[in-house]
Amino acid sequence: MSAGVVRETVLSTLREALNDAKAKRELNLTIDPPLILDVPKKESWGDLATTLAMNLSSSERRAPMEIAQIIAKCLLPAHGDVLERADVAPPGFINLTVKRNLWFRVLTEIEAHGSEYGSSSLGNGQRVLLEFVSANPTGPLHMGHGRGAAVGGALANLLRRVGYEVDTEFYINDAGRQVRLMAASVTAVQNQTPVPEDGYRGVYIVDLANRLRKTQNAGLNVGQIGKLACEEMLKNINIDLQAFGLTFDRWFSEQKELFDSGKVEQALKTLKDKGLLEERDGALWFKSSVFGDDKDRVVKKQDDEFTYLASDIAYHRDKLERRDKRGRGYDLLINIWGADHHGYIPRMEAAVQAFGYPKDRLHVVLVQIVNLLRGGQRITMSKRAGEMVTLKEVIEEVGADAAKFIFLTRRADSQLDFDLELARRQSAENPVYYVQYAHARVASLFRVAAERGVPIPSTAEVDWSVLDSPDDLSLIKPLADYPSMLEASAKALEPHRLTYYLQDLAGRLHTYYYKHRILPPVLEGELERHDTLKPLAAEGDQDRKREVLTPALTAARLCLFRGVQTVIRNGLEILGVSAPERM
RNA sequence: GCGCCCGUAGCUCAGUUGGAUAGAGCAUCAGCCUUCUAAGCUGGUGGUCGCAGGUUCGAUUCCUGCCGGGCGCACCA
Repeated sequence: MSAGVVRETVLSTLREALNDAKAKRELNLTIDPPLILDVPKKESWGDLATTLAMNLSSSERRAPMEIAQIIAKCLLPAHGDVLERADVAPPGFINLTVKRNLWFRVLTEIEAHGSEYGSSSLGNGQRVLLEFVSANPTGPLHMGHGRGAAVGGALANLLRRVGYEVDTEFYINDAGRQVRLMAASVTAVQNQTPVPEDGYRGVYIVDLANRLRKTQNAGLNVGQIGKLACEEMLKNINIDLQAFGLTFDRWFSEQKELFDSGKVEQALKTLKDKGLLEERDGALWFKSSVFGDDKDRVVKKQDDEFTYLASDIAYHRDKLERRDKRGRGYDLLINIWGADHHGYIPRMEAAVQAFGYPKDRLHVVLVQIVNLLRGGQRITMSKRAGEMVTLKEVIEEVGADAAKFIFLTRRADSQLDFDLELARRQSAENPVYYVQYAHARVASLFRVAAERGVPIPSTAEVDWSVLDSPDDLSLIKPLADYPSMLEASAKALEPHRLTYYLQDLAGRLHTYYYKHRILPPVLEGELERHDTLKPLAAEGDQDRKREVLTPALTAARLCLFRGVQTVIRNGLEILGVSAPERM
């Protein structure tokens, strides 16, 4: 049931209808067409739609409308328990209206699977290494890292949910120039000498210098000081990440696991053996242009130092190479990078291919910059002067939930305006609370139900026939769509789709809640008063038939709300956002 | 100059891999608390999907060329 009960059921019905049509020789069906069910743009057209007939028209050499008629004809009679109607609309759509009873099975499904609802086997247990944040240990995490962290965390949860085996990893860039620079900066502060021109500044360096005070005059060399400084910075980074609700499965040290282990040398040797390494102008070049990169890239400089690319080549090889070759054997690599690194992708893909893997074993998700605002005013940041708004400060001001959710309100690849004042505001303008409030509202409803002694039913004892309004279906349909939405979102590596989905679902719940009463009133006559007091401008019919709230209706609506609550909770969990019981 | 990303309502952005009469939030205007939580709901206004071609039954989506914005083009990371 990876795409959800309704879709799976309709799909198999559709499949049978096609077989039927083929058996009766009404269609040739020389090829297996992919069966895709869309949600029609207009609700009145039906519940699900397929463009199958239009896609078949060229291979069948017939008009789409004719094919649609044939399929619709085969679809209906034999499967009256699944479909209510199968309509054909020009230029060849087949609109399907599902039997009402089928929808309610979604609620049974949700009840049965609970926090697992939405899971699927799309990933087939493939092992994924998701590498993200990977901030240089030379400074605190800032907003950009926060966005990467939010996207990465959500992506990890999302991929796990649809059947991938995911390991998350923080790559520690602890070898090379910038670490030496940090050591020099720290030492300079300690000795009250000027910080090097391109060194690091800011309060955190002073702070770091003080914490490392005991190392002063201890006769340590630059490398040792750098190592200690890195460790300190990583400690802080880890604390910030934990405050953000994120833990990594592994922290991978460039120095230790790539250089000290000799894997950089080995990787380069392999490239050399394959003739993909070349000495030119006193430097060593990786012939990445063989695999479509613009030009070749230096891996070892004239001064005998390795470039960043050298260790990155070794790193990606280590992730991909099977265990019997001393690698880790991941099926799929996903890296989350700042968008300003996009020019780096072709050479990384070249590296992957150089070791004999197809380039689609590596996916790079680019995350655009975050513009920090306060009340609509841009907050300017200068990295040079060390004036950065840190992730830590933002979490302290707006909370991890709001920060994460807002980071995920746009696709990763587009720039994001993050308004601190808006993020802190606890109102409708803040989408986090909008969604969380829907969850809390249902929780509250169940609390009140318990207090009043209203029985909490399970789906097995509910008479669904009382849920006979369009409003019921407008709440159930998105629940049925949840699994396929997750799959699509995972396939595209786009967790923001889930954010949009949740906002829509929460909105539907709020609407329903205002339109319909769930629990019986405490006082005699309260319900009548309630109804007369609420003009329904939307419907425009003041003489709308007053609902009679029977115990059966209460039971059914409670189950419906329980289903919505479960899906909101499951979705928020993937985003890494809490689902509060009360607000 | 070359490469990548983007251009959709006043603003910020979605748009289910090419489908039907293009959506949401904010802003704005007009309403709704004697309620199971107003952190909420209802309605209105608002569009040449940057422009011009092309591909086909059909294009916001794919291709080409312009215009406009962002980023990258290191023996930096």
